[in-house]
Amino acid sequence: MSGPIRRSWKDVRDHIHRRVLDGTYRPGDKLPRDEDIAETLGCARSTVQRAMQDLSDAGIVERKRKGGTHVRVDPVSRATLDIPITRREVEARGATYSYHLAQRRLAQTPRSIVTTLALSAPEEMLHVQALHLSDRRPYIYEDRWVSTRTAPEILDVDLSRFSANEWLVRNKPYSRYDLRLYAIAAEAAEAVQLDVEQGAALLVIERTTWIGDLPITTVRSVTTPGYQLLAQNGE
Amino acid sequence: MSGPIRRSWKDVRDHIHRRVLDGTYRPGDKLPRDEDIAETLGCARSTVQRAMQDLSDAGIVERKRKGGTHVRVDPVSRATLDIPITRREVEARGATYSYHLAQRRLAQTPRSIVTTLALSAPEEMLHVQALHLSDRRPYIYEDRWVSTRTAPEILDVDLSRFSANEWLVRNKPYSRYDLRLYAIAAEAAEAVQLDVEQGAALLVIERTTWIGDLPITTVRSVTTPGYQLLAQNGE
DNA sequence: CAGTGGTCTAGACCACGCA
DNA sequence: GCGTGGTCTAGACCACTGT
Repeated sequence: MSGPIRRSWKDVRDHIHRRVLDGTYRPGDKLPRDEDIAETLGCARSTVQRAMQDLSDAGIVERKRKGGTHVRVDPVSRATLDIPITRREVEARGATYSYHLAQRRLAQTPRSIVTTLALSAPEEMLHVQALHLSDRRPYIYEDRWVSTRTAPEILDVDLSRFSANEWLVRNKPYSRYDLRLYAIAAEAAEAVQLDVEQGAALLVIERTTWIGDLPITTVRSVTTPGYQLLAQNGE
Repeated sequence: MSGPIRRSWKDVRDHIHRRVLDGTYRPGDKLPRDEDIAETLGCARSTVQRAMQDLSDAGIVERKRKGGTHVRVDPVSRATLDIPITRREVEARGATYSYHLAQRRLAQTPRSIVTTLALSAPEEMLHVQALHLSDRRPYIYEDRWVSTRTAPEILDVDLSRFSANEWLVRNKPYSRYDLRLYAIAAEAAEAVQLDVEQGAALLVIERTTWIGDLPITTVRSVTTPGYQLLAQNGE
């Protein structure tokens, strides 16, 4: 009669997913309780739980205690982006990586940074500007502010040799981050640093990290023309 | 003596994570077997398994059967991007969404699309160009190819009223996708469609989906100046 | 072949959040 | 309060993969 008994959590996941896609469950609909699904499919509740966890992570359903499981009203396409350390990224392509520190000084955070970091008032932080190069050609220009309250050790790091990012990634865990991607036309200063024409279209990656409520760092990375961010998923 | 006994999988995860961050376990190091960690921390193996799953998803460690668990050599920053349906995105901001179909015709795929979709040879597909508007102003211009072999039903959809994306997201599940983000300077055609100056810096989102080995669609969405993609995570 | 992670089960208790 | 998802446990077996 019915197909083979669903056993693995991936089977269960696919089974439910198919029902969502074929309209058995429509956006906003409530799904049966995990326990009922488990009984229907002949598996343990924890297997259904594992499947649901995946569907929830993938943005297919939303789960709430007491509220039950609902098909998400807004289907979203969820993509996972890996943002590697620039040095690794360059080296992985077989190119030679180099790095040039353009500026390093303590300064009051301008208003834009106060907003980005959700500070209550301007404060003194370490302002770093640096250029990453691939085969001696400009690759990414980064403009960074590091909180000397949250990460005072950064003051002892030799930033003329190692990028702040590399030190931070290895030594400062963060509990929350914020990523922002957009395009800009190169302004005079950026054009000079990256050796591109003024007005060139450049991809910008802005990244801010916090540990708890304490800001760690915010960085605006301006990439060179042709730079692409890739994400792949599935199968 | 020692701190409170680690109980929840998040505690276990944070415990291991801290050891990676403080250098107890260095990049490339092998971690103890799940069972040993479980015994050390006084919890069940499945709790360690759950914690490890999270660390693995986050790109902190790599796990292999028989090979054990190792700290990843390349720390990566992993971000999850949600790409909503454009209509929802516009409406969520309280703006009025509208949509204009600029072109819809069957055509042979050009070489670039053959490459993107990993086809063995050019074939006839549905080529759609459309403009999404927010409060009657251009918002995103999309150039899309849809496989009529994989999704023949698309030919019966009234694309002058609904965007192909919306129909596809709701009706064509995909098993694999590919995402590409970059910046371009607006060329003449795009500048006219989006009502921006030629050469303006625009963020492009390219997305391709497959079901198994069959290509479903590939779309190049050119956004208007100021458009940002956001990702947040943590806490 | 053997070691390690991956999954399943059955049952228990917890915690959130709606009524 | 009480229903539902979230987590934990102890044990069993499976499935990769390195040796």
